[in-house]
Amino acid sequence: MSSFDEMDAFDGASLSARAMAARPQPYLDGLNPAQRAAVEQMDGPVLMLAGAGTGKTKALTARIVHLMNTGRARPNEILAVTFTNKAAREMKNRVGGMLGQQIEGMPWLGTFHAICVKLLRRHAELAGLKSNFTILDTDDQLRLLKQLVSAAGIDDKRWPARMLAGIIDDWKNRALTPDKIPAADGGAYNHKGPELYAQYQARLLELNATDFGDLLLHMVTIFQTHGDVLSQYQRWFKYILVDEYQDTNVAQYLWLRLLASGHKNICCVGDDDQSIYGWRGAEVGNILRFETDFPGSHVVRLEQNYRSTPHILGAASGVIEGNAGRLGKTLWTEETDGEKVRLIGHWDGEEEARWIGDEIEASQRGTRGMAPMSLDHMAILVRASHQMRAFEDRFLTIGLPYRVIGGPRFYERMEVRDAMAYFRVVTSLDDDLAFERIVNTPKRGLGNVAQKKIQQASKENGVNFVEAAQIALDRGILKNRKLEELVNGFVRWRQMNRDPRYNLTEVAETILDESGYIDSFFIPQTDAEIAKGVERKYKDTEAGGRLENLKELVKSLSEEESMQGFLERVALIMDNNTDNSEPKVSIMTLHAAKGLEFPCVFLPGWEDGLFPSQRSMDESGQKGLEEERRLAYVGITRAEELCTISFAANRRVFGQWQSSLPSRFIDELPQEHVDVLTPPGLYGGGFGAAAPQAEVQSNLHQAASEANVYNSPGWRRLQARSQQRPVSQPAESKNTIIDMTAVSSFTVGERVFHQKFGYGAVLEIEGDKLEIEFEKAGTKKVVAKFISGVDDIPF
DNA sequence: TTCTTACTGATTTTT
DNA sequence: TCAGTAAGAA
Repeated sequence: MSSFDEMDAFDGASLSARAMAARPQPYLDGLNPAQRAAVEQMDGPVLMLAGAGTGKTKALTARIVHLMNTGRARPNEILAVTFTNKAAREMKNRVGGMLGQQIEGMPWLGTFHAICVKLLRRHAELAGLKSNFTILDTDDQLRLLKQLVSAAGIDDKRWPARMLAGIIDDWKNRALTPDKIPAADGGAYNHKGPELYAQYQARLLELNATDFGDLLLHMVTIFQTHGDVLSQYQRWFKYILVDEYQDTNVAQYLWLRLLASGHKNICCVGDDDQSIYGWRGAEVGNILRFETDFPGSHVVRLEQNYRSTPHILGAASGVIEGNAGRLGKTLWTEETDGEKVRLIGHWDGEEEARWIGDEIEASQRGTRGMAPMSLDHMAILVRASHQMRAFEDRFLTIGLPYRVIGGPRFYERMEVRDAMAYFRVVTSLDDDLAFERIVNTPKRGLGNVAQKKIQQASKENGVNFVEAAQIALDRGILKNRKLEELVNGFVRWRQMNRDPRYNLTEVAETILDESGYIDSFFIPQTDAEIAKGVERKYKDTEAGGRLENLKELVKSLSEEESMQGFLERVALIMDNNTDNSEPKVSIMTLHAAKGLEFPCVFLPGWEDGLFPSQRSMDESGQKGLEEERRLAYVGITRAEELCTISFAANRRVFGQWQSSLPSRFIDELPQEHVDVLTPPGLYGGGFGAAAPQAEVQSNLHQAASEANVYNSPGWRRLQARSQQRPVSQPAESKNTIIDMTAVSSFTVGERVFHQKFGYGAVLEIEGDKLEIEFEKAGTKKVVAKFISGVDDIPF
């Protein structure tokens, strides 16, 4: 395409552009000079280097509005990509808000994956697919790979399928199709990796299916091999915007570069210092190379921070300066006040959790002249999810409401996936993977042997598994009443699904009920019990929650147009709805915290080996360490007002006591921004001269006296800096007070249920605290508030 | 086929 | 420690 075409196209729009330019531009008013520059530099490549808390979403949305408002592009000619649905949604809302009216929407604002699905459905045949292809979840993917691995006669024990899945994923992230695997990777997975990858891809095409990686990979391949298709989109997308550019992998990078290579109007927003997904294929190099990749680009730095106090910024900057090869930014703020970052060492992990719990309760009440702070404004950010446990245990016992962010997502839960597999077969009988998943769920007495027979019948007759099962039953190859019922069920449910007299909720309820899936969560009853109307009992502690999730799933169907549309949408949306019923402290990993902010942040577990993670350093060396350091930077910059870093000298790791040294990142915190707090147990306020440290610690704990943190150079450095200021120690923590006035509604011996620990019997009652012997979790003391009698568990 | 018991091995996870 | 799996028993 010649540049004249471009000119013509632009000339055609210029009249309206001039008219549009006269429109008011209130969205520019609230921008600082840097943000404004990023918005107004519309032509050519722009790299917006946006430090933490510098208002990049604001600038990004203003840019979109500006493009439309000046008539440069219509909403459907702007391609705006994000990584998460959440970010996409927020951007959509903010653009709508800025425009003041709801325009026809932006069809091409979404995640990489959502946009690729849309494109791939249009051009599926170019990838050997039909446009109604299904998107496999990770379970399906793994099941498929396991079949291939065992067919290849590989010992799944030495070479787990999970590992192969990881390798293939990695190749896809690097935009490598099976024919392009470099020789250096040939040895992967016992030299069978490339071959199995090819088989896997072939099998996916047979199934008319893709996995997540394919969505991008197929589109990159199509763009590379079909110039006509590519140029069509190059012309259509007049402007491209990319959020979190530092997190793009090779495939995404290629995809973007192909689309932008025509007009080169691409604006990438990101922060090299916040690149924390290298292990998932993200290439910091993409953002570092931007100016070389896109010659003539404008680089705009957003450095004014609107989030944190100067001390917090100073501490974060001090740490990140340890990294080499940064693009370099200096965050600053107009704020002048604020507390220093607090640093405290603890004896062990439990003490750390106890101390943080106490601090949270104190802040909630309001201490040291500070106003009371809502629990919603506090967060604990950990390196690895197993660290959450100590906090959950502690908060459960003191009755502090918390929420865990991240963790297993709603649509990844076993029961939700099972239910969806039923729905998938109902929508498409050809979905063999879905059928395979639920054919013996609930148990129908169909083991390996029976399933092999169905597969064989399928192959011989060239039909899907459902039909194959029917054939096998007809010919007496298989004898199984329950399988008959299932096959007949699918016929019935499909009719029901097509019948306009039924709504989706009814269809879904019928499927889950008639398939026996719901029943499988209850203990089977005898006829006599049913006759007497005895209430059904849950099979295990999880059953209640699982049924609750299914109810939620069915409910969400009521807003859907069709079952197919629902499945389509859900495959790409893996959101977790967090409940906001009451204020709660948030607990999450540092990774999950990216993009969030809280007035008060706790960063526990800053010990070498844990953070920075030993494994990360072993596997990726200097690169790994730098990514860990960026993680530290992300953590600190989440805090608005108060940031508390802590570490423990001893920690139970896999059941063994282990001592460790304070994180090397602690030494990188600039002294002038840090207050070193003295742990209450060690030098307790008012004890006078502290006892010799070695003695104190051996009194506290004997187990780990050999490797003594308190004699370590790291600790001594800390002491030298310490101002020995007494810790704000809450006068009393809740757990020591027993409210004897509270009349317990429970009786000793009563069977009760607890969200986390499951079923148990009350041993003792002390006011509002109960000592309970749990069937699975042992004996624990828990606040009565978290306990319910077995009969009033909500279904 | 399915339930039980012994063993192993263990970050981070936007879609 | 504990969850998730793999081989044995009913």
